[in-house]
Amino acid sequence: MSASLDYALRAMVELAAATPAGRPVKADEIAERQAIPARFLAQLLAELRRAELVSSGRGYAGGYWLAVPPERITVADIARVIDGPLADVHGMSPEVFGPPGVAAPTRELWIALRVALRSVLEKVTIADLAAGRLPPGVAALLDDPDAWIRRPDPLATDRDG
Amino acid sequence: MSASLDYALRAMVELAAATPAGRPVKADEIAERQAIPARFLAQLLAELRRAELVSSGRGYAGGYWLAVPPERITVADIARVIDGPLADVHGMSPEVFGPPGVAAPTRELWIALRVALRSVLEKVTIADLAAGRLPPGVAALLDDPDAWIRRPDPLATDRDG
DNA sequence: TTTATTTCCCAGCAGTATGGTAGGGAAAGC
DNA sequence: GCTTTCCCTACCATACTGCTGGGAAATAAA
Repeated sequence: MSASLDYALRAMVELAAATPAGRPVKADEIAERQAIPARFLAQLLAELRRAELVSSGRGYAGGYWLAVPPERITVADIARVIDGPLADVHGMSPEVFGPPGVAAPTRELWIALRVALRSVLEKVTIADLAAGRLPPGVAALLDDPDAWIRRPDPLATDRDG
Repeated sequence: MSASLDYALRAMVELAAATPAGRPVKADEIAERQAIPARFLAQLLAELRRAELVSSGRGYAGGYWLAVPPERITVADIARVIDGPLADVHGMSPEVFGPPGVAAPTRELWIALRVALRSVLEKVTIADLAAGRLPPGVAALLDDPDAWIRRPDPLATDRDG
């Protein structure tokens, strides 16, 4: 996932964790606490505001706050605002895309992949993250110790030396 | 997912579906049947060859064929060769990345997301796709009719008119 | 009413990735 | 020797990524 999405997500968690709830939090405050470039974060927050996930006020007591209760904002909502659709192929959604001939079943593959993505991103809310937990169905994915080890790179091509 | 991955995957399915099994298939033949730009496909096939997923031979009866039985090549293998690691954040794998402060639990989120991706991409083989089926666990994801409908775009920003 | 603070908006910008094209070899077979 | 086919490197246009800068507008304290 993109760096922008990571930044935006962490900023939203900061807003959800602010006390008292709904208090305006300054962009610079988030930027410092999360080690995010300040001006860049402001752009991301502006996108989130246009998508009506956060509200903002200027001036002395200004800042950003959640426009919606954190239990109702999922990671997928943020991802769609920042990165666009979850699982596009050739810039179209997978059910529109029709691969020719013998490769036709790859279409079902992309649909299934989108379901898998949704099963995580649409289940986890900002409130979950701010509370330091994941919903049971998602947390169960972490029980397998294999989840925590990365796969070896298949073969060092030109990509990474 | 990227256009390159889609092209490479479809090319691999063509190779797996070639009869008799193991017959060399010319790049131009694949390109025409799958409507892929020919010279671009050749580059992708070269990457797959360097990763030792396919073999090649030149000359009159030349072409490409699978270097490994199709049951042992998963979509994840191809994705890692063409697009690099499945779920990097800030160019590092999610278990290495440590978000600060209250956003620390986002790390577990990315790990869970990687598990979800693997649960599809590492389970589906080229042989499955060439046979026009998906393994049971993945095919089950398609039973929900919700899988086939796309989510509305959250709000039309500058991104897509 | 001035002034400090803070968001808002837009423009630009270097670096890199993406998707694709082109040219000139080099090996295998006829 | 000639065709066919893969091999390699470079190139190109566009777009995206991550980030910086210059204001202008709103809010509230002084």
